Order: sequence, then structure tokens, then C-alpha cells
Amino acid sequence: MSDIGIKQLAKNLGISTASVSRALSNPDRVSTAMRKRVQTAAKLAGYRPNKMGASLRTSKTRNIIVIIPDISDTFNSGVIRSLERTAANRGYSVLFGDTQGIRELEITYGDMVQTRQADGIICFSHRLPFTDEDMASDSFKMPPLVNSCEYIDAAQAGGHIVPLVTIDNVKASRELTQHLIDLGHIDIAVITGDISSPSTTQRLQGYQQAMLSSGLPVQQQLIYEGTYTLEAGSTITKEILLAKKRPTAIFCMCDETALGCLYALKEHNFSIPNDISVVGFDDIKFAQYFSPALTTIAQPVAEIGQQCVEVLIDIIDGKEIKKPMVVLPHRLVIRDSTGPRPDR
Amino acid sequence: MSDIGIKQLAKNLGISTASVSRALSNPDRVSTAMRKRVQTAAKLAGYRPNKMGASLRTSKTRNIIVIIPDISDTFNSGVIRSLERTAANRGYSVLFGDTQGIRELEITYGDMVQTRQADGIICFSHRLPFTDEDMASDSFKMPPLVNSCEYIDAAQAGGHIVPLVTIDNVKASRELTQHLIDLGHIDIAVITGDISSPSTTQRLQGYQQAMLSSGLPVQQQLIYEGTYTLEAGSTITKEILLAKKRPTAIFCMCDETALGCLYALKEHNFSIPNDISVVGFDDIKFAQYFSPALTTIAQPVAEIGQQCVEVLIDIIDGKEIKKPMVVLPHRLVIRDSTGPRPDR
DNA sequence: TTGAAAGCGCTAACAG
DNA sequence: CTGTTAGCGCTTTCAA
Repeated sequence: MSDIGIKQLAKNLGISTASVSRALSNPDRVSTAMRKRVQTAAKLAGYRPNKMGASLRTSKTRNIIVIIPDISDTFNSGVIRSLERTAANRGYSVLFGDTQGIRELEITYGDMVQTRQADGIICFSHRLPFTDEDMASDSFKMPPLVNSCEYIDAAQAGGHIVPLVTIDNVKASRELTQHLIDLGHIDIAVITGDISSPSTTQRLQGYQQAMLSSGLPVQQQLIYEGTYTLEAGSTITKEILLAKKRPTAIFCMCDETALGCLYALKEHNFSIPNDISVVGFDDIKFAQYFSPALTTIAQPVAEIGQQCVEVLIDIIDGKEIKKPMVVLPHRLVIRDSTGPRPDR
Repeated sequence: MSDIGIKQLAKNLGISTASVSRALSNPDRVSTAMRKRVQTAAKLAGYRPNKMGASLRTSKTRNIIVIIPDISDTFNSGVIRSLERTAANRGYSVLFGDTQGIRELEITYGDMVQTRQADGIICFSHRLPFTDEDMASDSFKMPPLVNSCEYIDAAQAGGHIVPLVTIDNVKASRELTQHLIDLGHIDIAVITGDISSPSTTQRLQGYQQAMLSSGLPVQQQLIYEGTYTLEAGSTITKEILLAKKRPTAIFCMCDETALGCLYALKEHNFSIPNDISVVGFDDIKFAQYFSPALTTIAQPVAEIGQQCVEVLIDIIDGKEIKKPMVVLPHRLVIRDSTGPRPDR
């Protein structure tokens, strides 16, 4: 516990610092006797390696920086948890950068690989965390980076391949919409996320595909632009209820929005799903406890987090990435918030 | 953007590395001319300081490690968000260690100050993240550490003062219970958190104080040991409903538990608050969207996070801590899940 | 105000 | 298998 270093340890044992270092970090490179001797002495002396020294020497921090718009978003925090666990198992620590969607903060955090505070980046945004200026420079080297859930446009990435871990949002959304169509719904409103977010665009595509392939019209006035928040769900639902022609189903592009939606509906005495059906997206842990329990798309939160880290570490280790895009399976979870289209 | 160092920069300018370092890190220690010259050159060359070098030299990482049982807990993730923002503003990065309550992981993360990966610790657990062995050693030095929300027993801390940022759990719980009593409730069940957690113990105390001071008996069979989870809320509520003598109110020691409770109640066709009143604790963002909207204690999430960081940095900076315990104000939020005791 | 030089603690050639 | 030695990039005395 005393603040002893490798040097002191070596002196105490009458051996070289190299041997101490090896015995501790590359045990198979020294004799059994040496290994034992050093390891016991180290334990006895309460030796704790100073990682900064090693980092400086090896140019590896064993840190990963996670750049995320909102740590406290329920879906995100599930992924984060898995991320952190996987990283820890692989000997990495996780630094968090909550950006609140602010560009400057994204860039600050994106810079942490350059300043050697982290070896790689996991990014939950659809924008790369670098200035256009930096990216334009021909000396620009893309640091190890994995994109989670939000697709970064290749054009924006300037031709760089940005590995992505995600589900098939289009397909998932199509299935969810189809479920509603199968129940007889025709007028299906949508509360989207931020329209600049690819996940929203893709979910919208899925919705449109499902409608069209069932011969149903895509009614633009039923598409409401929102955000992935409770508030948006509540506010926009009220707007929907005010519309001249009411939909019989509402597709919320995330579960938090769906909860806000359910809330507004109940506040105005609508019965769900008798009057209006509601679906969400994500299957956050609360979804099954909503009243009514929410029909939604379950995303494999744990696997997303795990894969992000695995892929990132592969890149850091300079391994060839076979798949620049990992698409994980989702699952349609039918609960009690959806029912047949009411007769009018 | 090219990988240039302070050395190269100095050479290019025909000056010493010391001047470059000073111009960049201690601008007031050099002449205006020098400062300008270096700063322009640095920007032009796309110089990015290698923080590892500085860290090794100064023995400061500017990292804080946050040790927390569950990052994805909604209450925690709110605090975390604020934590991270405050730290960033103060020039610190935040490392996260999710322990799942596992002792070994706590210790691994607690060790990160020793191994110079962080300068201080914010701990959400009621246990110190060090081995008993370490703590017993007389060479043990307590690293900068702040405890959040959970009180660490002085005895356990071996006489060390462990600064704490929290609300007054006893008082909050008393007020919440009193609210129920004021509504005429006499048989008030409690679903606790983990009984080893001080926050639970304190909330239980508050409950008992309120009962006693109103001349109401504390009925042991109404105190159900649970955890701060949705599942506990749901499972234990069913148990409560099965009891011979049913309570008319249920005090859940966290909002997630309360949601599980509401769920179970509705599943069994109880009307809230007509048949049974329910209260939670924390006021997570979902609470007002529950149906019915939840009566609860609002904790000042943002301030808790902020204060934790402020106090910790003070300790890191070697400042005298005036207050080893920061108690932040809570607020009783009365919504729709509580009502008068039903006639029987 | 600036420069020279000495390390922070560790790892990794290279020799032996 | 082990020791010698040279730094990683930065800050910080100390001297000029």
C-alpha cells in the first residue's frame, strides 16, 4: 500500500526493473522462480502499477470514450450498461461523454483519442465527432470508432467506413406497422423522433413500405415530427386528438414517447386499445408495466452494447473487420396496447 | 493533425520545449510575443497535447471514477448525467464502473486511484470499495472519495470521514408517510429496498417516526423487504393483496417499485387511489406519466450530481472540506395515486 | 523571460 | 532467461 514503484521493488529484490516488469506483465517470459519471487514481493509490498507510466510507454490507454446525446435515456442506459461490462471484461475502462446533442461537446469528446485519453470511440450520434476542418485535412486519420444504432452517412464520413452496430430499423418498423394493419387499422398516425436522425428516417421508411405494400395510402398529415421523449409523446398526442380526422392507431417511434402518448390518451378518457391502439419502439424495461402493457419492438440491448465493444477492440487491435455493419435481431412484442380497429 | 509533439514544435520555432509547454499551459508565464507565436504555430500544426505525458509528469489524471451498482437505474442515470456535465465543466472526465453490487468489481474500480487511472472516487454504494485488508493496513490512505445518497458507516470507514451528498431520507419519508396518515390511512404497507442499504433503513425510520408520532402502531407484518426494482414492486404487491388484512396504502421506497406496484394492483382490478393509495420515492421522469400519476418525493437529481463533483474536486485539490455532509432539499410531490382512506 | 536538463514509471529493444 | 539502457511526451526546477 506504500507508494512503491517497479524500481524500488527491483532494488529490494536485487534484480532489474525489466525482470519485475516482465514477471508482472508477461509472466511467461520469465522463469517460474523469478515469477513467483517477484509476484510475492509485489503483493507483500502492496505494489500497485502506475498505469500512466505504462500508458505513456505503450501508447495505449485502455480507455474507450462513449459519446452519447443523453446518458439518462432509458434505452441508452441499458446499452451503456452492457457496454461497460463488456469493456471491463476485455480490460478496458469506459469514459462517458454526454453531449445533449451539442456539437461542441461532441467534438471535445471526439478529440480525446487525439489527446491520448482514449484508444477508441463508441458514438451514439449520427454525426462524426470531428470538425469538418479536421476531416477535410488529408492528414486526417479516422480513429477507431464504432457507431451505435445511428447510421453515419458515408458521404459525411468522407469515404471512411464507419462500422455500425444496429438492428434493422426498416424491417422492424415494417413488422410493427404490419401488425397494426393486420388488426384492421388504416389511419395510423406516427410520432417520429428527430427527423435528422437516421433511425427515425428508417423507421419511417418501414412504416411507408408496410402501408404501401398493403395498398394503404401514406397520409402525410398523419406523420407528426417529434423527439424521443415523454413530453413529445404527450404533447403531440393531444395535437393528434384535436385533428379533424382521428387515427385509430398511433405509432410512437420510441417507448418513452409511447408512454407520453398513453398518458395523454388516458387524460382525455380514451380507452386503449378499444378506441386507439398504440405501439412503441425499444422495449425498455418499463414497457411491460405500462397500462396497458405496450406492444413494441424489442431491441437486443445487451448484445448491441457487447458487439459495439467487441468490434471496437478489434479495430483498436488492428484486426481486419470482416463486417462493417453488425445487424442484430429484433423482436416484435405484442402486448395489450394494440387491438382491432374499432367500428365507427 | 499530423502527430506532432512539443519537441518538434519547439524545434520548428527554434525555441525550447519549456517555452512551448509554458505558452500552452501557463500562458501568463511567457511574454505576449512568445505566447502568440507558439499558439499560432500549435494551431497551424494541428498540435494536440498528449495528456499521458502530462499526467505522468504531474501525477494528475483529471479522471473521476464513479462506482455505481446499476447505471441503468433511472434515478441513478439522472444523477450520473449531472455528474458528468459538472465534471466536464471543471475539466474532469468521468469513468464509470457498474458493479451490479458485486464486491469484487467494487474493489477493482476502487483500485483505480491507486493505479493512477483516476484522481478520485464517487461512490453510490454504502460500502467502501477497498478490501478490509487494505483498510486495516496502517499505511492505508483514503483516496479522495465522495459518497452519494448512501451513507457509509463511520465504523466501517475505520474512523475516516467520508463526505456524503444526500437528501434527508428520514425526514422525506416521514413527510410522505404523514401525507398518507393525513388522508386517514392507518394500515400502511411498506415495500423496502435492500435492507442493508442505509437509504432504506433511513426511510424506514421516517415511516416509523411518522406512525408513532401520530399514535399509530407500526405493524411489522406490513413491512415487506424488497429491492429498488420494478419486479419487486409487482411481486410483493401480489403478496400484499393475498394477506388476510389488506392495507389501504402502500409506501414503495422507490418509483420503479411503485410502478411495479401500480401494475400489480391494476392487474387485480384495484382502483387507485380509491381502493388503495400508492406512493413512491425519487420522482423519476416517468412518475408523472404513470397512471395514476405518482405521489412521491422529488430528489434534486441535478444538484446531487453537481455537489458530488464539487466536493470531490475540492478534496482532490486538497482544500479543507467544511461540510463532510451535504444535505440537499427534497420535495413532497402530491399527484393522483393517493387519496382518502376508503370506508370499509 | 527563456533555456537546459532532469525526470514521472513503465516497457521494450538489444545484449549477454 | 535476465540485465542494460533508452526513451514515451510532458512539466518543472534551476540557471542564465
